[in-house]
Amino acid sequence: MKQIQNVKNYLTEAGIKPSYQRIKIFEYLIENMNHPTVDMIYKDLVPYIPTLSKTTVYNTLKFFVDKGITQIINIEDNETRYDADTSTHGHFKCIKCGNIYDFSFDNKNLNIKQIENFEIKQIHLYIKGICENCKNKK
Amino acid sequence: MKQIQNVKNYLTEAGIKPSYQRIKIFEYLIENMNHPTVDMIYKDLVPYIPTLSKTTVYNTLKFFVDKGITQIINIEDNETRYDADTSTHGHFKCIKCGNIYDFSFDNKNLNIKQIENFEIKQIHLYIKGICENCKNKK
DNA sequence: TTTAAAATTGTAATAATTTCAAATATGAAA
DNA sequence: TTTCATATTTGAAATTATTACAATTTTAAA
Ligand SMILES: [Mn+2]
Ligand SMILES: [Mn+2]
Ligand SMILES: [Zn+2]
Ligand SMILES: [Zn+2]
Repeated sequence: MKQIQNVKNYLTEAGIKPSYQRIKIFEYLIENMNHPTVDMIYKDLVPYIPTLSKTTVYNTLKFFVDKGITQIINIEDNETRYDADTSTHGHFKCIKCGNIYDFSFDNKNLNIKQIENFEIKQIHLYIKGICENCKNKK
Repeated sequence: MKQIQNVKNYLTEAGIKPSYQRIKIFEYLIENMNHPTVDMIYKDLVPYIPTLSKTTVYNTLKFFVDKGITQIINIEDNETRYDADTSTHGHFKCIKCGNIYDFSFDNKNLNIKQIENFEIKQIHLYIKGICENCKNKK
């Protein structure tokens, strides 16, 4: 994903007033590209922002998604994850260690048949299996 | 997906004792390929099986998934859906009408670099957009 | 400084799912 | 066929994720 040099400017350009909480949450997303859940974000940030409310994390992420600077990753039911990289890319979840890996793919040669005349807005490709690390551990 | 002539046999072959509830729930899945939620299944079946418990629907679906005759569809956070077609195929959700369409795709030539040595168990491709029907309604 | 709007917060409400123990059904052995 | 162990189903309670909402705080313009 493209580098973001100044979070404050980046938020402003996206039409988001850069409040302290919003900056911290977005910084968290780009520093922790491991696709965190709301709970992970809240637990990690609240030591630094003692007044932080979990509702603010929910509100802020929803706002980010609406404004197009964050995408939701639904690779597993029970856990909604967030990704500041909104480009079309795939996610691999290792069923052993739980890590989620990004990967790129060509959506040109998917050769999709039945939905040719449909208007595509978002493509999500999720793959589950065993990562190289875990495979070698045996 | 391949035709299932006899649900009782199909369950048995999958290592599932074909109880009344299990047969009805699986029949529902193959008759309603619209990827229903637990709630849809429960609400539609309880008039015919008045003693049915929602816990049974949860238990049974989890069992089906473990035994490999049902897959979970996570195209939207907030709603876990189920699909008796366990073959690798894609799902398109229309953001206007909410319908979910099946489609096929080639997973051979995805050209994935980053996860070449990973062991792939499942591939889920989710696309969101506007279906042909809704596009023409304008 | 005053003031209105925007953002944040905390609590309560809602919804989805899981846990668990009791009740029921099933099927083999006696 | 009765008995008994096991598997399945059930319903209630507990847990977890998320949303609604009103009160408080912050922001920035007048
Ligand atoms: Mn990603
Ligand atoms: Mn399907
Ligand atoms: Zn792993
Ligand atoms: Zn539609």
